[in-house]
Amino acid sequence: MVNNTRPRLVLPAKAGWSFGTTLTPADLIHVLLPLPLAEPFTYRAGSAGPLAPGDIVEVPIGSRISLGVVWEGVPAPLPEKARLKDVIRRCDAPPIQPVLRKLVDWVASYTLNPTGAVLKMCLPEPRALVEPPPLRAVLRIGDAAGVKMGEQARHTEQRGRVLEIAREQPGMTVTELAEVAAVSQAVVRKLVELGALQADQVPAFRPPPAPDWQRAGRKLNTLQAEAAAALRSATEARDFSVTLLEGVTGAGKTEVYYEAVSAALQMGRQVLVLLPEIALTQQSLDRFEQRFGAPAWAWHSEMAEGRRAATLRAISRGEAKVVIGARSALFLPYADLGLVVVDEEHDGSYKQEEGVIYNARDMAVVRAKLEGIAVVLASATPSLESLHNVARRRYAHAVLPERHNAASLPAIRIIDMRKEKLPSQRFISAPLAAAMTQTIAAGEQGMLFLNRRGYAPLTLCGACGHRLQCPNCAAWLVEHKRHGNLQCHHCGHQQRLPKNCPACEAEDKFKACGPGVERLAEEAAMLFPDARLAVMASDTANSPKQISEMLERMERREIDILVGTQIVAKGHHFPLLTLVGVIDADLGLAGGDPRAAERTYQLLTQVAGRAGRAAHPGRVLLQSFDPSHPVIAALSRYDTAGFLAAEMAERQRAGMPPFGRLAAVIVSGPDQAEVEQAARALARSAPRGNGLSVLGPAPAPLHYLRGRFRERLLLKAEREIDVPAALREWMAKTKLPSGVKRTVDIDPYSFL
DNA sequence: AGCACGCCGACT
DNA sequence: GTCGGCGTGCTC
Repeated sequence: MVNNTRPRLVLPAKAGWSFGTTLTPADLIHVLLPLPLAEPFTYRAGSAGPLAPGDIVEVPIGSRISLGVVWEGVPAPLPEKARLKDVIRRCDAPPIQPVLRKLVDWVASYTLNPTGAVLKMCLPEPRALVEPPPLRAVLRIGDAAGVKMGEQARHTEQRGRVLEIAREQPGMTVTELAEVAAVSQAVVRKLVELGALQADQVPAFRPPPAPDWQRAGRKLNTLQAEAAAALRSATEARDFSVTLLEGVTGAGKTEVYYEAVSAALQMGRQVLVLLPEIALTQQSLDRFEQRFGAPAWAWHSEMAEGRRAATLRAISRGEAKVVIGARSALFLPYADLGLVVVDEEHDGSYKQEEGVIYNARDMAVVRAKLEGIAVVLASATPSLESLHNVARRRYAHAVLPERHNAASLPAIRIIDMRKEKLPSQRFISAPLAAAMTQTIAAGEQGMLFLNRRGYAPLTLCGACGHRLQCPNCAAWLVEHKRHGNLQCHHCGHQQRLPKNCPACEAEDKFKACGPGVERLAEEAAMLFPDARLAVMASDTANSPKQISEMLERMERREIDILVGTQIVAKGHHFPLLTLVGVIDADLGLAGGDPRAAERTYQLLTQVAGRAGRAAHPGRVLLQSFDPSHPVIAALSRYDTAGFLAAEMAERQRAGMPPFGRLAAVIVSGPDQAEVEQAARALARSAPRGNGLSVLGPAPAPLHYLRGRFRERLLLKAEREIDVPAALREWMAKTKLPSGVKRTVDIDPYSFL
């Protein structure tokens, strides 16, 4: 026998193997596990029964124990060798409701992912739903204080201070009390041990008071009130509906959809507000609290574990009335969801690009449909998909054409960079520099926008021209002076700037090429020596807290010029910001992505919207190397209608979304030849005709990523086609060699 | 996803 | 001779 010294988890004897037991169908239940498994597994209810679909249970799987959810349906017949095991127990948590179970099945089928992988998104902290909420110990003066102190322990200055503070401010934790009293935690712990302090277990999170739906919001103008009434009645209808709420920056979209939130709260139901980036949550939470007099619950991936668990519990028990969160909040087990708002619905960040690939905006509509509730899609620059759905009368449309407070739209001026004679490696044109100087002199604030992190996107050797590349990806390394290194923005690889060129050994000959925000800030510091500068990018500020700190500094006028990437483009309101300079407005237009024009138009409109609100008129200077490009030309005239019409016509001509459907299949693996061969084999078995065509294979735009070569095929289908079904049929035809993986991206947003 | 099993290189 | 590297495949 093998002498295996490794520790093994031994299951309790009665977790049970079944040998020849007679079972009736009623004893067998199907449990979906949060693992990448396509089908539920079959277990015996055992002593855990009776069990019903939706119940959360604990089951043995392999040598481990996992949570699972009792699922309906008859799964594939058990494999011969499968050994039935017993459910361990039913958990004391609200069952996963039928609507969410249907959503899980639907999303799995639509995205061609294993059902269990989708379930995993509903139970992000498996234990959170099941275990009692976290407690913490808070201290008060204990019974043994006073007399016994003299007998058992000496009275010291530190102890005296701790006791005094504990008497005046009971309810602090050990850590807090030690900090306030400026003593080590050991002092406090010893006092607890002596009985001078008494520890009480209290819930770590007190549930905040419920938002007050009756509180009056800001006074709405006629159009806003009209839109608000429409959203309110859509919410009260208790039926599925989608409303596209469109309005330029500052038109009051938030105040308007708050009326729908108020309606849902009045009905006693829960509300989910989705935001594209966690960066925006803090602002949104503050604003919500101002409006409703109580905080909403935040949900995003950066939350600490304890808070997450408490939030999940509150959501599943219906105690969290309003959740403001990133896309992952969509799959949570709400007890009684009554309304979903998708803010900035056009934003590409709603697309989850890893694991289960889905668009949270689209899945929000699916969930609303299954729930039979209203969904509001809000944007200043709606996606072509949503506008098309309005045109086809599938979505209602509420438009807020005016700027709140009658602040006029900023004037947009294009600077033709082909005519600007800038010295090498300088990026701020003379007109922009002049405008900035003027703005600062007037006591106002400016912004420089460049959608590129770091110092320089390319570093090359001045002697031989060698370009510093990521070892794992077909991408250049980006210098980050702030971190003192070079980074790959695709795989996270980091290294120091080498002393010698890896190709020609030349020493210290590296040259930075092109601008990033860090370099732009350096140039701005030179041009505007008296201005106070700040840089904001996802690597300088990525937690909601850091972001809101930066925004507060801006509001307090501690910053004259904010240099930033797209993180500064979204949703923030700066009353004194009157000049926005866009460096390299054409940046997103290269590369043949069919959505490039739409994305750039949306982003630049958002950026332009930062300039001039409240009483101060703003202006926007767009530096472009291609001023005649339709996107740039339309922006300069605020000709959104014209741009959209042209873009729609082009999409229709090409059969692209929203007129046709797309799915990308990425074949990847460490062996290039094997990957290419597998991709060609996949192409040979591709469906053609009947409204379907397949393009490719071609090297994916990043043909080498994280050590894997990537080939891409694109399935194009007419609108009526069931694309997931076609994909499933296609994928089933070809077996891939081991070492080669395929990933399906349905409705791809970015082609990288 | 974990985790065991399995088959090949450097060491107490 | 064993320890342990991570490729492959299974879990009701």
